[in-house]
Amino acid sequence: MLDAAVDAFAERGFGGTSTRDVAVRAGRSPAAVYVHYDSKEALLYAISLEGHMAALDCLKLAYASSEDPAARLHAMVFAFSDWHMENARLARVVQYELHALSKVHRADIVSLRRRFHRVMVGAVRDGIRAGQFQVDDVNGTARALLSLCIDLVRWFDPARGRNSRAIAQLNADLALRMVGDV
Amino acid sequence: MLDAAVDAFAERGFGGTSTRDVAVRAGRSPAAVYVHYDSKEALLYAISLEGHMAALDCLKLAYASSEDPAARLHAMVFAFSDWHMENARLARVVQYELHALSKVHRADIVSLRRRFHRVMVGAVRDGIRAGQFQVDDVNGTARALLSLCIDLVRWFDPARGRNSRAIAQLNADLALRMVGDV
DNA sequence: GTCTATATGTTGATAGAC
DNA sequence: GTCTATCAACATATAGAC
Repeated sequence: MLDAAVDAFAERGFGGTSTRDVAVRAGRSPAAVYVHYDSKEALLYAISLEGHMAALDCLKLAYASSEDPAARLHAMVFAFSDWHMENARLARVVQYELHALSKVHRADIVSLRRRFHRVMVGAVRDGIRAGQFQVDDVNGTARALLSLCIDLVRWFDPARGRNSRAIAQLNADLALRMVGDV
Repeated sequence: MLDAAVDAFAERGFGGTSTRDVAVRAGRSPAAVYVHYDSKEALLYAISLEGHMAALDCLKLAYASSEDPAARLHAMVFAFSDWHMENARLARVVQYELHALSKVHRADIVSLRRRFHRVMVGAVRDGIRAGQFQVDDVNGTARALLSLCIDLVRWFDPARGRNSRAIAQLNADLALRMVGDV
């Protein structure tokens, strides 16, 4: 059911998807949605929460994968780019459907999202402290690094068989240039 | 009426917006929408077409603003970033609601979109030819440069009064690093 | 061109049988 | 938990008066 909703929301947007679309994709009756979820919005919240936690885990894991600032940042941008391509439909819902959440649920998710920024800022600061990165605007640069990864969900289509490894590799290489890695 | 639709689509998405929402925002009756547009989708197409042409003009103008590859690329990324912030709501509809267009209209817009890529590829090649840029993957790098600008529409909110000039400046500076400007 | 009124289908969500 | 059946509200779009 969750999978069906992810597919539908990613394809048509939350507003463009009916609970019937979701149910039909899951091979169930329209009423079956409401056995597990109180509302269409609750379904989106469940997806958004799961997706954000998975993406955050991915980013943190990459952060912890190395002690060297350059290798660390490279790993983070590679992994985060890769996650957005390997989980393209989920990632799209995660990144584009925040507006459809209730006020309370949105606040929850927004606070989760701040952590992505904090982790990336940490990685950039590590490199500056080690004398390896040359960055003036730490917050802005961290934002740009995340943008590079996140924007993949706008156009990347797994069905078109593009080489996601090569794209992740390029993004990671560009990231090191962006921080003035020396 | 177009303005009202841009606001509504940007805020709730195409699927999440009713023609009544649009009409009410424009201070008209629900039927008034159909005097000028055949359908809700035709309204989106008009917005999308106008938005894409304006954005493309902006990018081409910046391309023509300088002969020096570095200054040219800097101007392009600055202008394109700035456009996405100064026209945040329109830009959001332009970038996120392609999926809601009819097959024919979408094909129209997609062919327009290829031009953005071509212009950016041209700018990168100019710098390589002049010996100023060091880039292996021209297509991928051009894609990443556009990503940096486009992803602004996901989070930038004009109402929050952030310094859009500083953000455009940072993006432009990062762009020169990404192409290995020497 | 604008409106009111309305046709016709779809929507989110519920009731109650099995 | 799943279904069928259904409700009340809402959707897109049209008709016809002014």
